[in-house]
Amino acid sequence: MNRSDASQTSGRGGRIYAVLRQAVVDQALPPGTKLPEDALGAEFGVSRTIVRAALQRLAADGLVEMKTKRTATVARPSLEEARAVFEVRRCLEREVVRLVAARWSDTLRDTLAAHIAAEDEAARRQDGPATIRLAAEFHVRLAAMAGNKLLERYVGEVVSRCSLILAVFGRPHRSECAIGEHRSVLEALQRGDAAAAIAAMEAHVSLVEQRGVGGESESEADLGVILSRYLGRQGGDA
Amino acid sequence: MNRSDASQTSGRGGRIYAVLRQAVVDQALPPGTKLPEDALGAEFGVSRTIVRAALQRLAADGLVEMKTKRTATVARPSLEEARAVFEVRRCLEREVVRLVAARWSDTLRDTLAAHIAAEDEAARRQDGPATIRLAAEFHVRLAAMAGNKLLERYVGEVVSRCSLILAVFGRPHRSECAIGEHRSVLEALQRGDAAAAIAAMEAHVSLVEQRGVGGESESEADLGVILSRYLGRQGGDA
DNA sequence: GGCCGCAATCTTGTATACTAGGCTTGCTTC
DNA sequence: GAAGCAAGCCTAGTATACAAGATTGCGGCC
Repeated sequence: MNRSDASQTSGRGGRIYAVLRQAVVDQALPPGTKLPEDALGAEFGVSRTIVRAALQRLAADGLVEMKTKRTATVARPSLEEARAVFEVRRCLEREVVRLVAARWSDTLRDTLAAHIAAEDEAARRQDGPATIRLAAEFHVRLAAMAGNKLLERYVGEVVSRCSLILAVFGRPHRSECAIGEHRSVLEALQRGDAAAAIAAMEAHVSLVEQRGVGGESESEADLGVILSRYLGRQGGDA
Repeated sequence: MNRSDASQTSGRGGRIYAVLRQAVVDQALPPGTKLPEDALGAEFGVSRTIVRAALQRLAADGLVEMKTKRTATVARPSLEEARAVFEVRRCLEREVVRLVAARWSDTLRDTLAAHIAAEDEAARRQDGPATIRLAAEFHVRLAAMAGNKLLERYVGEVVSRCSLILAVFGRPHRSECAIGEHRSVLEALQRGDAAAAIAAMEAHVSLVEQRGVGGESESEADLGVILSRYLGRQGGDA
């Protein structure tokens, strides 16, 4: 229980880490955005020491790029990285479903069903950001149900990185996770059909990947997206 | 290629990280060993700032425990953590073998064969530490062949943690990785039998787990090992 | 008119100083 | 004699100071 709580290293640093991470995942901070230590420190009312630690953790998560003597930026995953992340994600989520299926219970079902209901609700409200956030959370919640802290951490990491990847390659904030696909997983689990649940999850992750990284060839996609992004919004401080 | 190089954050810090990590993996620093920032800084000729960053990275890897206001120590994984790590490891290594099988080539075969030969050689020399290190390296090397940086990083992480786990629960420095099991994987790959290769790897990892965490009940094993270790060596600076 | 080089400025990398909080140890009291 | 408590020492948490390297804009040169 302490390794996963490493998220909070120590009060303030953990807060910055959490805020920044959420901002990146929510695409409030687009890839390439500079993250100067001074500015962030001023923003949060702490010294660079703290900010630095948070940035290092984000860099370890693959959400931020830190090259030596260069201002940290929100990471801009390459297509190769994107594929790698999805590959690992498929592998991990398969395992998650396998484990959850093995310890399935009504409590789990209720929790998951409630979550999917919340997703539905957000979608009906047309609340884009909430929909995205809940969709990502679905996977993390499910991972938590597997009862394996490390697996949970890894899933959290890849899910976050997927958000970033979709920010680079995907259409901005499309309904990346079709809620129906989540429900399919739930239903298969409820039927006690582990194989079907695994298949459903695998299909779902692959669909997310296709929706995000699918149709475009690498370099032009990369360049095109970058340019369109730079045209859309340039500097913008918080 | 930059995320995995995050290992070297910046020259000096990376060095300390690497040295400490290797020391932990080699069981030169037994679990529970205190790692005071001052002392390490003096040892390496850097300030606490650098040491701190290295320790934080090690903590993120699960090799070091850092509770607030408390001296960092080499982690002492619980049995629960141990099981979690092995579970994830099985899952990841399965994927590794699957991917390597798909891109198998004579070059890969030669590299792997050479590595196993080196393992043999070390075993014949009765060089315990080298045997252990090469055994762990086998898995990391194989992971590198999968062509997925993230997967490689995760495998490196779980393999390191396994070393630590064996330090706590296993007999000290037994031949944890039977070289024959490595060879079985290689042979299955060479036959082009992906399923067999996966099965061989899975069996291998499970055997490592059993050899390490298998027979004993948690608390007594824990305590016994700790005591024997403390009797063997107490403080000892490097 | 465009390109190259230089300088000013901004940021990071690292050490260190200071603060606050644990741990130890020795004393006191029951 | 043992248990509880208190004071001092030690160590981590954080801010800050300073040095070195990058970035950028300007001016001179071709």
